[in-house]
Amino acid sequence: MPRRSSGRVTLQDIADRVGVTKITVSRALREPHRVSAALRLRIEEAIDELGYIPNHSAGALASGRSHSVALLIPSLSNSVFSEIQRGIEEGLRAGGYRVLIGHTGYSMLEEERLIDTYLSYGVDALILPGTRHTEHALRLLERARVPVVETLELTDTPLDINVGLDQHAAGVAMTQAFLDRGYRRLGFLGARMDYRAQLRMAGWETRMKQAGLSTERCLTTPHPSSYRLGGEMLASMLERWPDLEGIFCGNDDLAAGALFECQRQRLEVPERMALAGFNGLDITEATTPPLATVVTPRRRIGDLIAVKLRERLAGAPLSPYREDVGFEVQCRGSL
Amino acid sequence: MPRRSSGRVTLQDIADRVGVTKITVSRALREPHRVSAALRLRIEEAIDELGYIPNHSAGALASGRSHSVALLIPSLSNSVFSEIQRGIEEGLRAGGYRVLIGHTGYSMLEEERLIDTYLSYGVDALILPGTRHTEHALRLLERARVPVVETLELTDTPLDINVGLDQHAAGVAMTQAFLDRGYRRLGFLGARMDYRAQLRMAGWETRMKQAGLSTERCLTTPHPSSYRLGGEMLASMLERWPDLEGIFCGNDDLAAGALFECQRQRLEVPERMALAGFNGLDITEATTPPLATVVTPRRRIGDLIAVKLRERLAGAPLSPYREDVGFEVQCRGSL
DNA sequence: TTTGCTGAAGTTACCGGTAACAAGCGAATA
DNA sequence: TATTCGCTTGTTACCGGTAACTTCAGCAAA
Repeated sequence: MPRRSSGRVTLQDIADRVGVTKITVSRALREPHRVSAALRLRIEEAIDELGYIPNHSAGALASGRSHSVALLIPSLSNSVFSEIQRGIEEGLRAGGYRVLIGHTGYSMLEEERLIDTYLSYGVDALILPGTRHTEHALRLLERARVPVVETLELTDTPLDINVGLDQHAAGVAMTQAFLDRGYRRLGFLGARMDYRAQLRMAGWETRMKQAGLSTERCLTTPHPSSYRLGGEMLASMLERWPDLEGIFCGNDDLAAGALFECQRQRLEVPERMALAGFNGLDITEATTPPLATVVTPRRRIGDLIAVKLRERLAGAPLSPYREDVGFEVQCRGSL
Repeated sequence: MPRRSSGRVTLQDIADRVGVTKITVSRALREPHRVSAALRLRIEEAIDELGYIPNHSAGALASGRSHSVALLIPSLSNSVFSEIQRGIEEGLRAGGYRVLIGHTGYSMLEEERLIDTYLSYGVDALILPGTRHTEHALRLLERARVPVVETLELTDTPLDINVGLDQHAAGVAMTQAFLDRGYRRLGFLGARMDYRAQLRMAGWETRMKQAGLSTERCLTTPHPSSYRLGGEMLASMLERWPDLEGIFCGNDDLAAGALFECQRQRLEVPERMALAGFNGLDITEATTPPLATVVTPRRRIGDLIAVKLRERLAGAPLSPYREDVGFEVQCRGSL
């Protein structure tokens, strides 16, 4: 009776049962073709019978590879990330990798903590939202010598792999759509105001100034975005600037909330008030009228990340890679 | 030069630097009070200087504890789960545990796979959505001898800890609210139709039959729920049963989609069509009119799970525990 | 002075796998 | 017939920590 064994079934138990050594059982699991068919069968039977579950920690420790990848996302309640996540997960699962999800709550400090945690889990790669990280996080990443993906935004100086879109340009493009339709007294509504939201707003400002229009009709809050907030903020703006003709909302939640508030106040959309959101969530197609928005190719981002990461994990050289997946302005009924 | 070392900084490196053995460094990290203050300080300096990151696999292997808990959720895009998740995460983090998230896509088979995976990761506990599991999953859980939480639903035969609410009773209660307001020709709209959705629908049927009313006005689909689907399904129902007075939707997404469709068709809500959803998501308060719904105490579920789990992990005996967190019918403007 | 105790650090063995190399053996080749 | 090759299985050492027990110094009590 060993002193400290956990009582669980181990490779050795299987090996004893079959009458081989544990390395052979290990092979039967990882490289089946290297074990004779008959033996493999007996091993599989024993595994089934005894209910063996591999100890991932032991395997990771011995091999130095964990076959898992960490995906950090800013928010679990924001469905923007779920499609990206799906693409990544499906793409990586096919390569035998598991995806571990962590959520940063839009905090760089929490991101840093998670990077630390997941590096100690020995993940084979890290996928991070955004391109800005704390000093300490950068040091951790550098030392870890592990593939890193930065996504959602674009940067000229990617750490490694960068797949995203130009948030500023998207802000400009949506503003352009307003201008094309003759709207002039435009406002901007933003919540949370993480770096990407700031870029979108900057895009709006840029285009407005370029057109010689005022950018004073602008309201932002550090609070998380929500439908309710969109409504409340629209109401505040209308009180302060009753002459508003249209509002570009930093994301779809706010835009939908704003639409609901317009309905409450019986303001015709888009005749009395034009609205647009950002991201192209499901809800923008469903409302009455449907909401104008900037559709981001989130599924494609996820797929691309998976492909690139698998290349890197399979041994492709570590040369920085940057891909702009673009965006699409869709005007729909609210603009 | 060792043959296979990973090149990363290890406890031994720190120990060498400070001039002690690695067990002392290990203690300085896990049980600081057992190491003299002066030495502790030097160790901390060395850790900082060399950039040591503990190897979680090695620790888990040696100690048999991973300090992590797996949380399986059916869907990442459904914000129903994000509040539960938040409660669990905050509650467990305080106890030094990390939460690993897996998503089942409402599939019992995928749940089984994830249970297997996370057991091989050596999680100290598992949190599962629902109370129904595959045979194989049950065997895995039994053998693992690890605390298990089943949530969202209630069961008379919990595996271990069960925190949830009576979905059938909630369906009955919402139906009752329709009846109280004089609606009689009621329909039910359901998507995905996982087990909990079925229970809610059964609640509707039960109450309707009890009142001697027809349950034929019922439309369900196995597809995932979405706003768009809610609108489409409402349109189908209206075509087939133009005399409909109200619809109980199996969840808030469908209800919101149905509301948008009513707006499109210029049907007054609730005068011409009463609507209700389920869960009490943010959006139900924001729409015009706000949507009636059954509010489920999701944050409380998460908090409770964390509390109970920490007790169990701290050594509380394994006696089955069951807690009904209840629900609240809120009628709001759409009913 | 001796004994016992306490706190701090060390020794040893072990967790459960995998890498790298070695060995055995029958079939194919020279 | 001897050599080589390929396939299968085994041996050994090691991954990076932690549990449990041991040692040792310093000090209080006897």
